[in-house]
Order: sequence, then structure tokens, then C-alpha cells
Amino acid sequence: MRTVPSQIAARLPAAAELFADRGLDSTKIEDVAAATGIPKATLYYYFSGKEEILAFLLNDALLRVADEVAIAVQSHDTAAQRLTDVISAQLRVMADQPAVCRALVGDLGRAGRMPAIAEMINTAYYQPVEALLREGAADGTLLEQAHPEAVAMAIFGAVTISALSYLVTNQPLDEPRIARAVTDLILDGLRAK
Amino acid sequence: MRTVPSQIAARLPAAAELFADRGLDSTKIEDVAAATGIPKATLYYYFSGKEEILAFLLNDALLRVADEVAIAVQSHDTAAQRLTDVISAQLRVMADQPAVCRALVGDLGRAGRMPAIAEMINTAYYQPVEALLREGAADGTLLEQAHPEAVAMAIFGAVTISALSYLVTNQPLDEPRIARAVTDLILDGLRAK
DNA sequence: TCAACGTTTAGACTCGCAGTCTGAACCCAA
DNA sequence: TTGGGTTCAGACTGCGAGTCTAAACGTTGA
Repeated sequence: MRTVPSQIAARLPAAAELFADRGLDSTKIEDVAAATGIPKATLYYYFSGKEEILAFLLNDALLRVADEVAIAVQSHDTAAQRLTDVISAQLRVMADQPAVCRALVGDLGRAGRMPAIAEMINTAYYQPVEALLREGAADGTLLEQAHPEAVAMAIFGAVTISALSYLVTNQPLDEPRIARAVTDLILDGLRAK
Repeated sequence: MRTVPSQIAARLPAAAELFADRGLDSTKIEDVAAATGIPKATLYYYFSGKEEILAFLLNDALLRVADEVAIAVQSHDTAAQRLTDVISAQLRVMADQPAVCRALVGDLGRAGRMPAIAEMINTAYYQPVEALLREGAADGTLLEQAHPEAVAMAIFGAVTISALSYLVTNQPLDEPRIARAVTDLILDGLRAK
């Protein structure tokens, strides 16, 4: 995949819309060309096919998540507060590009080999969150975790699936409400005290 | 889709294996025929195509989840204990058919319209768990929840993504360990007391 | 015993669309 | 001004999904 110039990249979200609505395989390359205004031949000049367009979109989304998460993690608040910020950050990115999220949940496997995708999520999310959990144990705001990787996955899952449950049914993503619910759950749990 | 006789249904997991390994679209119907021993013409007699085979597999998996969840929910334990059982039940079903899970995570959108799938998860999982959360508030073992639907989604997400993170990278699913980690998180939270 | 219907299957056939190729134009940068 | 990277239209190829045919087979139930 050649480096995609910004004026091309800027038009791709229109493709995400198609992928999200019809699914990847009922979307013809010609449709993508029509919707984005990028001629088919040019699309093939930059991408090997629609799957690679989806891969580009995924990559872009993951970079944004990684950025926002990094910012949240690096602030000078308590770990507990920063964890709250991480959750909000992820929801913000997802709310920002609902079509990409919907497209990805439907055809994730075609945006790349699954193990590679798992690895990207690992570096973009699990690793920084794990580090945050350890810092939380150090600064005394979070409990020490025997398996921080497992906890990071669970948090990511809770946020992701909550958001997708709404996006997929075309309900507006009430970001603060979900953030609130997930954060409360993650921090304080369900058990009566 | 005609009702699928059991001797056909019994052979479909072999197709799940293919879908999981190569993805749905690099799997030719002829490959499915070869792997399952069911001739192409017969496959088309029962299914409209490979997506419908995947849909069948998804449906089957969701029925199992629904069954196991229902059993866990209906026992006579405290709500907190039953919630623990629900989490284990879901993990057990997933561990039981890793290929189906991997196939679905890659090509979920082709197993049916996403809103319909969301609806199935809703009845198979969210609804019973929500009911359980309310009972927990009543029996005093769980905190009262302002938004039980949101909590049910988050729990489902935490369990699902945790399990998938392992399955997708072909790591064995250490069921009790994940169950433990997720349950602890969900019940007691991360915040230092 | 036969008739009727559902099922099973091989093999041939059609056709949509992904992906390729060609070749012409264009725009810089050296 | 010349060459390399880019943009693009239009024609072309080929794979494989899905359809169709038609021949068998098995199981009812009359």
C-alpha cells in the first residue's frame, strides 16, 4: 500500500459509510468510487482492494485511540482518574466515527489477519492501560492486580461492546451516560458493600 | 432456509474451522463441500450460501449461550453467585467452540444483519442478566443499578472480548483464570478501598 | 405394489464483479 | 525539457457464486 495522500484519505470516510450500511461485499468498488469521488483506477493505485481500504480505516481509528489513550494516561492525575479518562477517550473516538466502527464490527476479519489486529490493540490499548493499573497500585488509588493484562482486556471489552451495542442499532451514542455506567462498574463493582 | 437435518448440522463445525482460519471469502463453497463431505448441491439445497451457513452456526452458538445462561440464572443461589455462574457459562460455551467464535469475530456482519444479531444477544443474554441484577438488588447481594441494561452490556463485553483476545491469537482459553479475573473485576471493582 | 414427494447428487452453465492492463494526459522537480 | 510519479477512462480476463437439469434414491401411505 503506497502512502495515501491526505486529499484521498479525507474522502474515505464516505466509503466507511457504505461498508457500514451494506457490508463490505455488497459494496462494489465502483460504489466506493462513486461515493468518494475517487475513480476506481486511482483506488487500485493506492489500495489492493476494498479490504485494504477497510484496513486503512481501522489503522487510522486505532492510531486515534492510541493517541487519546496516551494523552489520558500521561496526565498528572491519580491513576483512578486517568483510568476514567481513558474510558471517556475511547468512547469519544468511537462516537466520532460511528460508520467506521459499524463497518469494522461487521467485517473485522477483512481489515487484516486477526492476530495482527489483536497485536495492534495490544500496543495501542492493553499495554498503556496495564501500565496505568500498576501505577494505580503504586499511588494507592487502585487495587493491586494479579493479572493486569486480563483486566485491561475486560475494560476494553466492556467499553467497546457497550458502545457497539448502540452504534449497531443506529441509536445515538450517549457518550457520558455509557462512560458513567462503565466507569462505575469498573471502579466500584456490583457487590453490595 | 429449510430445517437442517442433524447429520448435516453435525458436519458444519468443519466449515467453521475453515471460516476461522481463512476467513469467509477466501473459503470457497467447494472447500466447504470438501471439508464437510456435504456436496455443493446439497449445501445449496439447505442454505442460500456460505453466509447462511455462518448464520446457522451463530444461531446455534447463541442458543447454547441462552440455555446455559438461563440455567445459571434460575438456580437458587444468591444473585451474586448466579452472576458468577453466568460468566463461567458464557466462557464455557465459547471455549467449547473456538472455531465458531473465531469465524464470527472475523465475519460477524455476514452472519446476518447486525441489528438482528444485536436483538438475538439482547434476548439471549442482556434480558436475563438485567433481571438477575434486579434480583440482586432485591436479595441484597448486589448494588442497585441505575442502568441495568448498560451493566449487562458491559459484562457481556468484558467476558466476550477477554475470551476472544485469546482465541484469536490461538492461545488456549484458560477458562477458570479468565472467569476469575472478570468476576473479581465485575463484582469488586478496581478502586482501592 | 405403486405413486408421489422430498432428498441427494454430479455436472454443466451463466454472469457479476474484482482485479488487471493499456495508454493517454498531467504535474512537478531537477 | 525530460523523466518519474500520479490520475484516470475504458477495455479485458477469470474466478467462483449461484442456478439449473436431470437422474437416482428412500420413505411414506393408499
